[in-house]
Amino acid sequence: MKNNLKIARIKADLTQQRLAEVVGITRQTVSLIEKGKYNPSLKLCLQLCYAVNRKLDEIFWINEEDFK
Amino acid sequence: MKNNLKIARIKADLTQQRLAEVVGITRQTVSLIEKGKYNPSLKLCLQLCYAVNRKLDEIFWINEEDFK
DNA sequence: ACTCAATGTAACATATAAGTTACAATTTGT
DNA sequence: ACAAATTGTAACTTATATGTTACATTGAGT
Repeated sequence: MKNNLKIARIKADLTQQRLAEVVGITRQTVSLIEKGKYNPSLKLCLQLCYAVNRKLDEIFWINEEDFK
Repeated sequence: MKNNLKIARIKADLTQQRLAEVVGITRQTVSLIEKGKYNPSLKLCLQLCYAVNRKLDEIFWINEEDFK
């Protein structure tokens, strides 16, 4: 699950810790999502988008091997 | 979790059953997502979009003020 | 009215997202 | 080089998305 969250977060001048607080999750979850190591829920994706002021398609996509 | 999946599915001329088969999930899961009764994973959202030939924001975006 | 395909929903089981705690590694500033 | 902030990640627990089976409801066609 590749994504642009890290870049958008940094542009929004937020640390993982701060983003996690805003969204109400843990820092570890932010880290794992940024690293593409898991598959967040739609609700969480939307909250992350609101926090970094982006839309879903700007942040999240799927690459071919994930479709397999 | 409100969304536009049902409309897009019908425009794509797919039944819930057929869409479920394409995406590799059960008919029941499609039904529950269309009814907004749960919170699908990002990967599933992307697969559903791919199947009905739409983008994430067209099907699953919710404005922050509507997000309760 | 009848039939059949399509859809809505339970109860329960399973897989996995996400939390908790903890510690290591990396980056940044001085 | 050092210290502090930030980030990566592991083991374990908990919450919930999704599957399975089953049955009820709705809608279109005859």
